[in-house]
Amino acid sequence: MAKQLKGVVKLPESELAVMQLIWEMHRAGEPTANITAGNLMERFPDKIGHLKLTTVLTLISRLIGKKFIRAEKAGRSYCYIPLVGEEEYKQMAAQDFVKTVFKNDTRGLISALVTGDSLTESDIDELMRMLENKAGRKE
Amino acid sequence: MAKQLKGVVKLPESELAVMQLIWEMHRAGEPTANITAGNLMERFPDKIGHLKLTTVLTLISRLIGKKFIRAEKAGRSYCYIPLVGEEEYKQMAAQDFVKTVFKNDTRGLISALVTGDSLTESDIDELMRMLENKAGRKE
DNA sequence: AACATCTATTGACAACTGTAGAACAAGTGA
DNA sequence: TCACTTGTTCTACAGTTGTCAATAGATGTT
Repeated sequence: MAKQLKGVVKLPESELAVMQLIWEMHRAGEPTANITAGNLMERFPDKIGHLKLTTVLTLISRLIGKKFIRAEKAGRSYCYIPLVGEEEYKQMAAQDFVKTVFKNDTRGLISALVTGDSLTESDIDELMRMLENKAGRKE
Repeated sequence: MAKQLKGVVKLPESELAVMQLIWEMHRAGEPTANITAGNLMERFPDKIGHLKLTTVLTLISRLIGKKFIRAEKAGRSYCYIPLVGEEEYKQMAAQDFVKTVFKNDTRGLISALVTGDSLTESDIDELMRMLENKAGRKE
């Protein structure tokens, strides 16, 4: 049986890595035309500098195939425009993760995250405010 | 370049599904000897009932290869014993997820989870207690 | 012993991932 | 115009994952 002809959800790590850079340049308000494969590599050597340009282009073409971005001719080359938003994706991915790994035990996951350290005082404050808010809105 | 010679981290979904059932039977205090492929299928038809026995056995053998479980001769067949704990795994997976998808923005992830609903009043209470505790222990 | 049952091991195969060489297309400076 | 540079597409290939069929091993049954 075929694996999944579904509406595409999770991106494999390497594609996600590239996608994140595209989102990042967009967020940074870069002129759309600047978002080319070469620029991505130049801008984020620490993230994808270890890959060959053709590799990055392969990943990009797979992202296009999955409808995560589209290419637009821009002068001598193409620039890439996100079709799926970063927040939207993260939200989906989080739901998927909590479902498959934590069997929908959202609380368990949050608890694991909190336990696993890495939260600052102000993160904690912020989260408590968020929870209070949520609790309030509920009843 | 090889993908990962690391200390084994993420399991693919199908293997994880089986692993979760093994953990579950253990947690339920089943006699170890009962944890056989056939029993797993019988016990959790909704989870892996759609797979053929050989498929489940393939997944099991991959889990053995990855050192997530070990097989022990038990009468006519084998039973499988977890070598990696469920909590331990979930903790790792959560760390990995927050890192790759949320670029270590733990707060962002928690916030996405909280926003994405599915938390009950008591979950919220519990989490707030947890955070308070965490905050307290910090200073 | 021979058979019916389970269980387990092997081999397979297609789709998906990670990574890249080769070849091609389109400007660019000489 | 022509070689050169840069960006793109094609092809490739090994390793992973999802699923099994075929086959072999072990046990209980007749």
